Amino acid sequence: MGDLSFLLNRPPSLTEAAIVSGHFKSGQRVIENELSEMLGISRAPLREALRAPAKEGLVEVRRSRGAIVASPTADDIEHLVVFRALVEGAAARFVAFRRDRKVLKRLGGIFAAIEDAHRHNDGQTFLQHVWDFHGSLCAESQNPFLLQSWNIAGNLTRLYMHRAVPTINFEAVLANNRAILRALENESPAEAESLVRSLILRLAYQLIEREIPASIQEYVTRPLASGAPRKKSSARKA
Amino acid sequence: MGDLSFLLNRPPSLTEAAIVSGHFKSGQRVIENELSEMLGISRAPLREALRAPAKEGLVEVRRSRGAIVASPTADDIEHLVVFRALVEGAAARFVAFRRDRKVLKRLGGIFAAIEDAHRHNDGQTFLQHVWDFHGSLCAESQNPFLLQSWNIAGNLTRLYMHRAVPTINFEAVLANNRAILRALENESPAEAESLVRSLILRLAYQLIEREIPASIQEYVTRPLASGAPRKKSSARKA
DNA sequence: CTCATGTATATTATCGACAATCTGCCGGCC
DNA sequence: GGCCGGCAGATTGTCGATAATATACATGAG
Repeated sequence: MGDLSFLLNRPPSLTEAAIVSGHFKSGQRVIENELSEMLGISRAPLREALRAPAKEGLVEVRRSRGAIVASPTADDIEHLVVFRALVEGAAARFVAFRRDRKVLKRLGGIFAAIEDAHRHNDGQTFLQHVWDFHGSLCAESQNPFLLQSWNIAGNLTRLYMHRAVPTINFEAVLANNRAILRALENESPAEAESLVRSLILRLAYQLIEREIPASIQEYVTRPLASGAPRKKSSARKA
Repeated sequence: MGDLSFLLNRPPSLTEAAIVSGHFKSGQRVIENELSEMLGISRAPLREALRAPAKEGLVEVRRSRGAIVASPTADDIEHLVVFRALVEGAAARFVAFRRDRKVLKRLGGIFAAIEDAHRHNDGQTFLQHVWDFHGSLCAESQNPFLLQSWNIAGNLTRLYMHRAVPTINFEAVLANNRAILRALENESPAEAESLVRSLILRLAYQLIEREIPASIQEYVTRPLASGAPRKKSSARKA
């Protein structure tokens, strides 16, 4: 295996970066002895460093059998993106409500970078900046728990995407993100939340090649407090 | 220090239970040597076990200075309960949508236990069952990420509550939880979500003795996709 | 041929000892 | 008296070695 010295950046996370960045692939075994020798450190600190990704679900550890990099199923991804849509949608709502010029400027800058990458037809950087845009959205919500949750969910999602590189409609992603930015600038919290949710969910369900189930559809589009408890089974079409 | 053998229940979490249950108080120092000797285990496994609560923010570790049990500020709690209301609200929505008789029965059983504790004036068990009720709600959502997030947020909240034992209006809590259960039985996802959010937030802001800010008020009461987006909706099929 | 059983091997789990580092204190110096 | 540097103690960080345990394979009985 190649150069792994970048793993020594302790502060963010040791092996997480390697897993998320694709250096370790789904299903691959992670043997403590091998890794520790590669990195030139003892097993003790390595083990502790492995606990973080293990807790996030990035690797699964089994006694005396070695850890393996997780292989999220489509079901996992479904749970994951619902969660991510919830978190990121709320973040968008708070950002829109804050009406902070500086924040909008920062986000606008990232969006400009997205557009730029799109003009240059650079899919790699495009996705990179899109990711950054959504991460920044959560960071600007100023709620550390939203950001933390987003990071965990995002890491697992990226792990899945490394296996099945999806066919992404770049134009649609660009348009959707522009719409989100507009909603933030328009100071429309509800609209921003709604847009973020639908963008994430539509894209994700397309990725796993499933139809959006009724429960999720309802969760994306229905108002929060509708006050109309519909008992009839109209929503049970699947 | 007293009996700590219950800490040896590894599966759920080692020291977390001790912190959450109040055996370790906020600000208290946790010295690896002391704890490991108490438990009769070596420092290595203890250190690894400590990483979990550290990652969740229950303890703060400082190099060569020892770990201390976290002391969440009122600001922390504010971020925390907003997050928890979001997560638990979504869980309630999904449970309501599922229309599963068995699930409702289970939740109804827990609520009966709440009522029973209330009749016997047993505040301790009352709160215990209330907690269980809300945790079960998240578990029944069948989304592991909702449950995990709820646990993390809940642990930190309980840590705070151990310091400032609040004056809780038991009748109000009982009535609110009954309303939530009714909404679930009525198969009103939106209403269930709304009730859960407002219950959590109202109680929490009362606990930290603050007014609910406008951003949160909006987030609790406003519909998700207010029918009046200022600009035409640019969301389209991807 | 199939299945149970025992054995070798790979890998994690734990331990005790040592190194690195932070804190607080004490004494000397200005 | 106040400030600076060094010294001692406490505590975490790291290491190499050993114990525990699960897997895979070979072996033999039915």
